[in-house]
Amino acid sequence: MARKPAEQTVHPEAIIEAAATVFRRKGYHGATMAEIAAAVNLTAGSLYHHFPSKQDLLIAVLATGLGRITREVKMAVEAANSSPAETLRRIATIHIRSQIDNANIAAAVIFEGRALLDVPDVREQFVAQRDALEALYRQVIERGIAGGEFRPVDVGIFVKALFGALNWVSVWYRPDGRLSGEEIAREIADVFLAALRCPPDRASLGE
Amino acid sequence: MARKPAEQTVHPEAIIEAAATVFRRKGYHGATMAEIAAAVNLTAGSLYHHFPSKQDLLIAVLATGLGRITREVKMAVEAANSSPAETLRRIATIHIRSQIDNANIAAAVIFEGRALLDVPDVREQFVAQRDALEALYRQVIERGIAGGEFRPVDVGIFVKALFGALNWVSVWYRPDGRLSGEEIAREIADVFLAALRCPPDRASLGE
DNA sequence: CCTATAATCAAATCAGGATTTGATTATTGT
DNA sequence: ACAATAATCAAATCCTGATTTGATTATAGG
Repeated sequence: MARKPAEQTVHPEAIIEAAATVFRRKGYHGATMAEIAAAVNLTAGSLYHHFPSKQDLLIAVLATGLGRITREVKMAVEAANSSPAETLRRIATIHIRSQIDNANIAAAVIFEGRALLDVPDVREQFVAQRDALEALYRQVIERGIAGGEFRPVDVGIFVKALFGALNWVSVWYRPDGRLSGEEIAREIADVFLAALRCPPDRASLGE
Repeated sequence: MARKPAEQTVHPEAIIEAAATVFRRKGYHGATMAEIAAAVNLTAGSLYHHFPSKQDLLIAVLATGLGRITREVKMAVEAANSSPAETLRRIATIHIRSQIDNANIAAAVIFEGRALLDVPDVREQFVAQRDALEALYRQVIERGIAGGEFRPVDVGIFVKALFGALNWVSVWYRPDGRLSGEEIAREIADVFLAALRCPPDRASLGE
């Protein structure tokens, strides 16, 4: 009962996915190496042949998640020979699809990033990449405002609100839910695009 | 060096706040009783005179947070002799103010709720209260749609998006930030109210 | 076939941390 | 002032879980 035949060797990606799954359910500190290992049919000790530590496992999960979505969004923004509105709708859809297709890893990015707050090195890296993603959105909004297609909103706040709504999807989405990922993406995109086209209803501020 | 004079006895609220602070920084599993205790000048063992276990401490934190915000929002909804738009703006503002004034507890509600997923009893309670809060929002939106004041959105998705944006505030808000809580609340409320008044920009769905 | 390397496992290490225990001191009501 | 009660602390328990260690077996290259 030693090494499995080549067919069954575990790929790093499988371990990362397994780790993300356990992290999501238990949180970083609550997750055990044994549990992660079991998810890929290994023992705890064997994991150390693939990753040097639990912390590195988390780092890999976060890097994978942020890298994936940033790459996809970036591509869409740069390929954009389309209007800001179309671009925004497209990247929001990509964002949500990514959240849904990689729900475990996405949730880890959102919830477990802070577990690295004490490792300055890694934190910088993480925060930088997160900001880079945010900057992509910011850029699209600003382009739209400059071109007069969007009303002038507070870009900082707007993007935070948008991120909140998008990221939250990975928290509540269920594959067997009422709506498909595409439908969800459309509804949410509708909300934010409408907000960018219409003047605020300051009347509701009260008498 | 035994009991402190009455002046200095710790109130449960102080412990709850301290626990929330540590939970926020380290996560439930990452937090130690010693650390929480130290935050109120106690030793780990002494905490057990106030709360029977770490888990009960978390339960108290969550109950406090959810209870507070639900109470406030509920009051605003029921007192509403005002339009749905005004009501929505008001409760969103209350929600954000609550997130900001109780950032530690609010963050715990958002991030640590899942640590109780395995205690069925408590989970039901928690989920029920969370749903109750969501229902309040839902109710206001539905009223607005019925009255023709809002366009017909998918209420389920809309509320999730709104919650995502509102809850996210406790993640990124910094007291020394560029905008005040009121300004943030107004901007975010503007976004969602605009979305409820304006038809979606389906043109941006592409050619 | 033989050797180096990669992957595994079971079992040991070792530390940290929740919870208990037993003793001690304030406070309060009488 | 006395007894009961509340709050504390320091030190002991005890378990869990990350990481190490040593041995074992498969695979790949020569």
